[in-house]
Amino acid sequence: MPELPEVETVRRGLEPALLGRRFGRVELRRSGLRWPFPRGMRRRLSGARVDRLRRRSKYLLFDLDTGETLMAHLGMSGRLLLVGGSGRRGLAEFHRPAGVLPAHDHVALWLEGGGGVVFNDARRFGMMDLFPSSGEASHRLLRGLGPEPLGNGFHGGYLFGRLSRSGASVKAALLDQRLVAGLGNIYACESLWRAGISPLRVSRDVSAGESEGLAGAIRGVLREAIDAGGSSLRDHRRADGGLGYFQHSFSVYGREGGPCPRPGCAGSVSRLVQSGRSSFHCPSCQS
DNA sequence: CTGCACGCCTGCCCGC
DNA sequence: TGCGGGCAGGCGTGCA
Repeated sequence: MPELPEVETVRRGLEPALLGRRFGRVELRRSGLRWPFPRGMRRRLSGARVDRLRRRSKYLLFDLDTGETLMAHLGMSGRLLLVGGSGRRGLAEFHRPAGVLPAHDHVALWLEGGGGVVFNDARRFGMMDLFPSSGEASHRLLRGLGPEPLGNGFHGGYLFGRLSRSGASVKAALLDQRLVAGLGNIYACESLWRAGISPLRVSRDVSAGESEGLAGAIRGVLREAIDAGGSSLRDHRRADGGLGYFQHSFSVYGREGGPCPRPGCAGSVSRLVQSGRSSFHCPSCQS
């Protein structure tokens, strides 16, 4: 589910509740998610203080006072939820209706002094890792990532340079995390619509001017989505359990057959499949 | 090297 | 209602 805006929304929700706090009891209800949890994760987290909570691409990074960094990725359906309680009675102790233990609560990080964070992930495509903070630059999942789209390293000139060396479709290029980090299917579709570029265009045929427009569209749609708390289609929840609402602002994603919202465009939104993913676009105003 | 299909898992929605 | 099929926001692997 979650793309950059959803992960950033979760980060902003967790940050005030976690900074300066120490993990107490750590509950693991299974031995891993997409991959096994690292050796000794429970012991290495217990007693650790959270000094910083960062986001890189779609990864959340908790810098701990133990010199290690806890990494979490939400996969397609993962949630990190703040919960109340002391943790003494474990995951059954919740501010949730009727005391029912929700399915798919795989990890609970209880905090000293009360409250905690639960990792819930129905599809289990999410992951958690724990590694020495000094090794971040060489982490296998982080080292190849492209620039942050909202950072200084991402701009029209950079994008043009990368696109001009690629024979892939521009849609596939935007989903390539080595080119730019954090875009997923929704925001790739929305960005291309904003820029008026067809998802089928060959990357190397995108001009410098179009690249400038596309970079601006990417930044704009991501900023607006973050401001809206992300998009809640099915699974995304903020850390407090609330919904994002950027899904109401989609121009093309999931709107097949509907009118193109661009002023003066009489086209309608259509869907095509590229490398197995739906590309929603307007054939009239995206070329 | 690139680009693509596939698998991982469950839930949900649609049509019959 | 029940059931099968298709679909879903990600990402690493393996193959051509």
